[in-house]
Amino acid sequence: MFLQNPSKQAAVTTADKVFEQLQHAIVEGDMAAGSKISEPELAKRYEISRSTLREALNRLEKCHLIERKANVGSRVVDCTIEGLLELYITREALEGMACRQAAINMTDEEIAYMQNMLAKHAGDKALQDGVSYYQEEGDVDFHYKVILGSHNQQLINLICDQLYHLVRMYRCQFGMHSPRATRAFTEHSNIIQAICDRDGELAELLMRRHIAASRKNIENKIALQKAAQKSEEH
Amino acid sequence: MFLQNPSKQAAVTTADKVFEQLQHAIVEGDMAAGSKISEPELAKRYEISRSTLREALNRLEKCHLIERKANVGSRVVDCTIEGLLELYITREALEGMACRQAAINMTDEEIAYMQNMLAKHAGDKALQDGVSYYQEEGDVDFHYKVILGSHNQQLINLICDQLYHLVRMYRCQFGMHSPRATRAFTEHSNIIQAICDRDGELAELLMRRHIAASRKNIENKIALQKAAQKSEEH
DNA sequence: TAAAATATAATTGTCGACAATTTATCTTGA
DNA sequence: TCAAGATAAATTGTCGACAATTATATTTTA
Repeated sequence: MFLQNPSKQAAVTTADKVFEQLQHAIVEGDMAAGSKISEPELAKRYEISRSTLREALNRLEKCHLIERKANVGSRVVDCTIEGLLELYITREALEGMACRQAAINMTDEEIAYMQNMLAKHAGDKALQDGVSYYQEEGDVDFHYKVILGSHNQQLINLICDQLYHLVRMYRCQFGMHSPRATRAFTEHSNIIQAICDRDGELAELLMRRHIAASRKNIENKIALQKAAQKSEEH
Repeated sequence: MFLQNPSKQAAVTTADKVFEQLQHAIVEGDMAAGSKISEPELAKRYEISRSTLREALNRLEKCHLIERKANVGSRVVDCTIEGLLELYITREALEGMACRQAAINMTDEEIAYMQNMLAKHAGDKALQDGVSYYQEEGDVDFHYKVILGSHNQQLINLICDQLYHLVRMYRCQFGMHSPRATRAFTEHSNIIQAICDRDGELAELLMRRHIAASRKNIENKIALQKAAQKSEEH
């Protein structure tokens, strides 16, 4: 199959499995953002030793889902507006470049595969209904595959193996399924077209605008919220 | 003092200290790139238990200096041309954006500090002699401080705490102190000027060109090498 | 009463040993 | 002689216990 992540290998060790479980728990908010992590408690809950738990915690730290301080302990990272905006800025830089590289390095087969995927999404009932499926699963999937298309292992590692868990966490915790679905679909189509035309410069530009649009969408919401708050005070 | 990395805290635990020692050993090539790491052997050499060694190894993995495979072990990452070029691409994306953010977020004091730093470098005897000091220490320092100037913790973490160890490794192993010193100084000056003018777009453009120039420099060298090799075969 | 100092409890860091898996060596058979 | 399989050695993963540090509760003192 095309555009699979080669660096992602099946979880064989128990530390791996616990890592995946904890990852889901954090992303979906079952472990509250910002909350303290008790090693003895978690180890008991998952019925493993503290050593293997710490191994799992190290992996969580690698993808920025927890933070550790020496002799003090770990906390689940917290979800702040500032953090979300910083994440968007970072994505704009990395995914923009990944998209440019994809226009250079993707094979014709991979491009055809992407076009097929989009066509399937276009016919998807969920999209026509404006339901959240496309926005949630499909969007992540689209971005994920473009990044893999860069054929740049460094970029793939940084984004797919590290940042994207945080991205999903913010999506879950902030309940982001805005009504940008159909618009996002159009933007995705244009991006693939630029890649198909092997126009790296345009591909990067479109991807950056696409991500920046989401960021500005959030910024506007925040601004409105603040304005409403202020008028309430008076 | 201005533009210090807040996330970098002193090494308190022994795992921290061993991590720093191993980091230096890898960056400077005392531990050969691509070589296998024997946990029992290293633990004995540093006179620590395997547990704390593994803690140190986890940190090395976080900054991409070693790679681990389950049930097999760790290897020092190897330095390949492809890896170096991928690193440049990634830096172009991240540092370009960091530079744009720096133009937005740096304080006037921080900008003045950078200008002072450059002025000091300008008067530096080493630079006038075209010696490597500026290229090695000064260049890393300049880029480092611009990134800190972005005031974006996500970018700072990714670049300063992760990528830059790899950057230094490649510099050491490939012995990179090309005669771009005076030219690099001019480019740095222009970047600071754009930041001073609060021109984020130009700042990003200049930083990307600055990094791309280094990459193309390498690519040219490689091309020449390959050509020479080919003519030798005939 | 409030603040500082002390004592206690809990948590994290480190250690050595055992289990599971992989790698190397040796044996066997065609 | 070479390949395949079995055996032995070495390496990594996991465990429970102890040491060092931090957080909490208690006592003391102004």
